[in-house]
Amino acid sequence: MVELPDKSTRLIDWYLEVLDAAQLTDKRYGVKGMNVWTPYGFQARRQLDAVMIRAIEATGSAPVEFPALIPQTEFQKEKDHIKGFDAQVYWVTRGGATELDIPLVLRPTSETAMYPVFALWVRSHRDLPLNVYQIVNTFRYETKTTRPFLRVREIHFFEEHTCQVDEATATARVESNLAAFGEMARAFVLPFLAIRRPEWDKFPGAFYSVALDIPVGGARTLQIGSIHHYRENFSGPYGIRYEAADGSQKLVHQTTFGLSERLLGAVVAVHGDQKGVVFPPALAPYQVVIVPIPGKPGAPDPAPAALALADALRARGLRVEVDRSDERPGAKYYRHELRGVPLRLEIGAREAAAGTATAVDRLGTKRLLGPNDLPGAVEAALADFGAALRAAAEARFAAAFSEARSLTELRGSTSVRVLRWCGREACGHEVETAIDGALLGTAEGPLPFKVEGEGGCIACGASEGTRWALAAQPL
RNA sequence: GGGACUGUGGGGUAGCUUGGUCCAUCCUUCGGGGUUCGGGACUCCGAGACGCCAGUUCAAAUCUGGCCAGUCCCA
Repeated sequence: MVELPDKSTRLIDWYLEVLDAAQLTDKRYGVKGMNVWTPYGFQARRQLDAVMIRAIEATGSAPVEFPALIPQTEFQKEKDHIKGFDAQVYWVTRGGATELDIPLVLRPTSETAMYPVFALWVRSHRDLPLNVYQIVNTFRYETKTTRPFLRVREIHFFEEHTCQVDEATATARVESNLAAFGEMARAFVLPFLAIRRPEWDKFPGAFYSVALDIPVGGARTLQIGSIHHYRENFSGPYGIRYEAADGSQKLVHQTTFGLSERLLGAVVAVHGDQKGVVFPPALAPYQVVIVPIPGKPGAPDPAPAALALADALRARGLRVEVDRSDERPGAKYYRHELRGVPLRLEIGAREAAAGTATAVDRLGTKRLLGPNDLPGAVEAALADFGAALRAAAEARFAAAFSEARSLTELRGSTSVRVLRWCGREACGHEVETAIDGALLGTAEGPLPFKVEGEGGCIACGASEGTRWALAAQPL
């Protein structure tokens, strides 16, 4: 019997317990920030990867895989980059008993692994654009408290790296990545905001960084991904240049796009409730669970009908489990709800005889399906669940923001704040002190709600060049 | 990076102050049997732990030190 902590008041406790109870991860491995992918968690991750792969490949990106170890000499070529990661890289300094002449870095991200090779691959404008991605594990020596999926030391990392002919094309790639992420977020049912980070918070080595943030209750936000424009910051040091059509030699402009299993944590945190995880259909390890209900001794066995329906649904491409374990139906309901299964079908003697199924989705909507085109009705019920989940998520998203017009208003914020900012760092830090959090940056797209007028900077009052910005307490 | 706290079966806990009553308590879980099965069943039998390494002592879950792991606060 599982009693989860109250999600609204104890989000982190709730999160840790629900991951454990739903068996999405096993955090008893014994190395800080490194957890075990359980069978159920791995299946969820596989769906996550599938969504990412489909969306990014649709934009003309090709999968590659680079080695995990990077020579110190390559790692150090871009100054800001190494400064940014210096404190959190793992070093490999010995092979057996032999000290290595050139120590190796266990990749915290793969710019410095890929770019020396990109310099070999890119020679002509005809080689461009170069759009490649990989999904690999990367390593960062986190000193803060680690949490499964949200902050780990071994990261399941999606990273796209591209080379473009010029700055404008690279900017267009950033836009294309944003659109691709929009596709992914639709599948995860995660309403998000694209926010251009302030100068002091951009990726080490980037020209600018666009973060993908979601609200997660109160003033808290979670960054679930990022897209960076590097301009020539890396292509210079790594010598990635090409011969243009006019015969001149030019440096490429680069972009990257990074995501991780943090998305899985975000899905759990955003959709989960007091009963446990709620998976959107695209991510659920199994989308439908069929529970046959035996009935009195001597009654007809509903198992054959359940198995036949499972086959019919699988033929339509659905992921289906039939739970024939030796438990009472109620116990099964609780367990599958805890694990976030979108749709449960109950088949007892009545349904088996009538060719129907009683369907209950994870939001509690109950109805009788069939007997006409039962598999089709199941698909429809699953689609309805997805729509209801989206409506609920979008309503919470819309309610997560509020405007702030003065620094004092920021104190004790209970929602993510939207405010006018002049762009100066000093003013930004005043905002951060007031909200006891971070100035996330300026919105890339439309704001999450309608705003009135365009007053001066919240900190200094200047009206010149102010823009809408967001402030929050990042998790 | 600096500080504080914590570590008992798979999970959660009692015991620790004042060493012996502890081959360690209770709930849950797990294995086997029986009766059950439309929202967390009952019953019988069984399994499973003092983070690691040293030290103090006649005697250590309990005291001391180091290490490992975890949590929280500060930079």
